[in-house]
Amino acid sequence: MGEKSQPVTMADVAARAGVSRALVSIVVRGVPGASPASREKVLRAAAELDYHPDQRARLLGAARSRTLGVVHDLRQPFHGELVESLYAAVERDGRGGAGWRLALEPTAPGRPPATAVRALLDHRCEAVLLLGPTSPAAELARLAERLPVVVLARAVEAAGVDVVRTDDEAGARLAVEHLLALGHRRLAHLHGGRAPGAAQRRAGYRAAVRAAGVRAELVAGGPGEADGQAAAPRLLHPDGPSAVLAFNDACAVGLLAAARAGGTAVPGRLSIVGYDDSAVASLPSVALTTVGQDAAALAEHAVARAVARAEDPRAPAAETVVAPRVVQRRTTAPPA
Amino acid sequence: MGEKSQPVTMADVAARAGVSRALVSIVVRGVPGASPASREKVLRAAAELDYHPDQRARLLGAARSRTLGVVHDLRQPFHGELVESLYAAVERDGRGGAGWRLALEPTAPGRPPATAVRALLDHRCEAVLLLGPTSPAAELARLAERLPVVVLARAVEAAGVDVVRTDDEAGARLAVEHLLALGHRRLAHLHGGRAPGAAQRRAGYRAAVRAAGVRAELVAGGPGEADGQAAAPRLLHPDGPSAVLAFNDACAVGLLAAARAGGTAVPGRLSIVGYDDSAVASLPSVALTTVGQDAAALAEHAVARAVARAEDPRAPAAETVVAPRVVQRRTTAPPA
DNA sequence: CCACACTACTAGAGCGCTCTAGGCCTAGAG
DNA sequence: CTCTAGGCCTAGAGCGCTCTAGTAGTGTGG
Repeated sequence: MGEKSQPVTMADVAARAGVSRALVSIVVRGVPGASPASREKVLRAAAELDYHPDQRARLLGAARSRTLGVVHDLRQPFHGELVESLYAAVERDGRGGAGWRLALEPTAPGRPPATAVRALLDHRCEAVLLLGPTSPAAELARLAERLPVVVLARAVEAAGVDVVRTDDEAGARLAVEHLLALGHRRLAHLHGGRAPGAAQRRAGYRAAVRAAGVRAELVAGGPGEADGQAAAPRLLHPDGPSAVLAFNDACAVGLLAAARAGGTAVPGRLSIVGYDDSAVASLPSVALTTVGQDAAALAEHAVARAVARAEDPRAPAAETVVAPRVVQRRTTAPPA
Repeated sequence: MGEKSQPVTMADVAARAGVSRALVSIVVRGVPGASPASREKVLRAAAELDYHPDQRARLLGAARSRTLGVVHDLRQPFHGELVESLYAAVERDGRGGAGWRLALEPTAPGRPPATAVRALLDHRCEAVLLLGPTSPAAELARLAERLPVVVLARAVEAAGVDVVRTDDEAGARLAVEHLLALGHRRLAHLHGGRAPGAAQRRAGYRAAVRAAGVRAELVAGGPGEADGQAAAPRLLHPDGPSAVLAFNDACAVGLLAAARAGGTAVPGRLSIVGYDDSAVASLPSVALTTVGQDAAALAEHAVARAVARAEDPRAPAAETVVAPRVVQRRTTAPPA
């Protein structure tokens, strides 16, 4: 119903304030070169006209876009958290001229990463952040020849690609230490086999139990609920462990369901620790103690790396490792 | 490491193909006005130079941006699904000149909807799609005076605002019909009190059970797991219903956990239907039969409405109601 | 043979900004 | 009094496209 009026441009503001367009530009960008008096005059005119600079023109006119492209997966809740933290990081960020913006491009079944990246390149962003990309390392390396690439939350080795990820080895170690602190002395790790990250988690677990000199076993699991369920018989016998570190939350939930169905009290008789702090873990009926990634720290580092490399194209790629933390809920307690 | 070369522009392609820039524009846009011969010549030159039009310039130069802004909540898995379907809808869309694009702007704690909408306006998109907005109706109406606004997945009454939502009354009715078809004759609805949508779901339930003439009760629940858990005593007695429709999935899961903990077989002794088809419902250890929204249909209608109103600003706002569907999993079965 | 229509193409003016180069003015130094 | 320095401001040339107007060239019918 309302009248959709012509959008007001910089020229309108300049006319109203009685100055040149260039001066309006100086004022709205907040750069030095205008007297306080005319600055105030321009800002008032802008406010009165409800002027808002056209991003398209701003981006085109400026030599640099100061835009970071983000490729994320809509189906992964953790990506949501990361994106959220990326916005926080980019808005807080003050170093090096400030004013970076984010451009989001999701992937999904039917929308491959290549499409998302293409869209970002077409918007001429200066660097891309890929969240848990599934693309082969060679493809990432190829992309990294065109612009700075930062991979988040996946351990890849690709030439020229920055990686910011969580230290899975430390995560497993922290989980073991949490269980030891509770008094557990008979531990087991329901490991993830060949799933991504599984090797590091196993290594962390092994190192931690060895250091503590406690009884510990390793049981084959996997990344799904079914894997946890299937492993139940090997863990739930009278002589079994008093605490289990599962490969991930799904696997832990499978084990948890089997344990409860079989009458094993959790955490009374068995403590269970998941990994990932996914949405399931925080459900009231699950309340799984788990190892969570520090989304804020990952985002902070990723933005810092992307900006640094965009500012200086000759800066070398680097790997940044962030420590995870144990999120204690209600599946761990001192042994009976 | 790699040489970040100057991006290639339309002029480069024109020079290589030996034609004018205007002709290159005609060819890359795919509009009529070029002979097959020069079309091919231009496309080859473009391919050889790996030319990709600069979106910023394209958007600035064109009279219309043909961009739909999307405001979504990163924490809501269903929004992810919707966005996914929006991409599918917009890419498939052929009517009216085609070629619409999406611009995503997420909301999150720390990033209010106003910020997201502002960003979209600054990009000069032609309409905005708001997913489950929490803003007051008056604010939506105000925004609708500036450009077409389509609200998805929330029932609001605001002047000039298009609404595309799921028919909650039909959803409850479908759930009851599913239970009746299984042979249940003693039903209950664990309703949502004053939660959004609860009234419609109650109405649908009432209408369906009345039409069938079966025994049915109404028990107060709520939107959380705790509400489902708390209602368990009133539902799990020997003379209780053989099937329950819960207000939503969380409520259903609470009841489910209480039932299983108390030794009530689900679905053997009691069938449970949730509502929303949220992520919990599809967990293997839950496998909740539930009423799901048709994200694809919602997205399709939303895009159609947004495009229609952007093409014709005088078109009146409308409300579109989409039928939900029952997603059968493993918490419903014929009564014992 | 000329008007006419139609197709294939080009010139060039925007789109709304940014940003460099330069003008004007007032001071302070020499 | 001249010279330079610096603060404030403006003109105007891009940025890389789109799109209108207009110029050939090619048939077609009268």
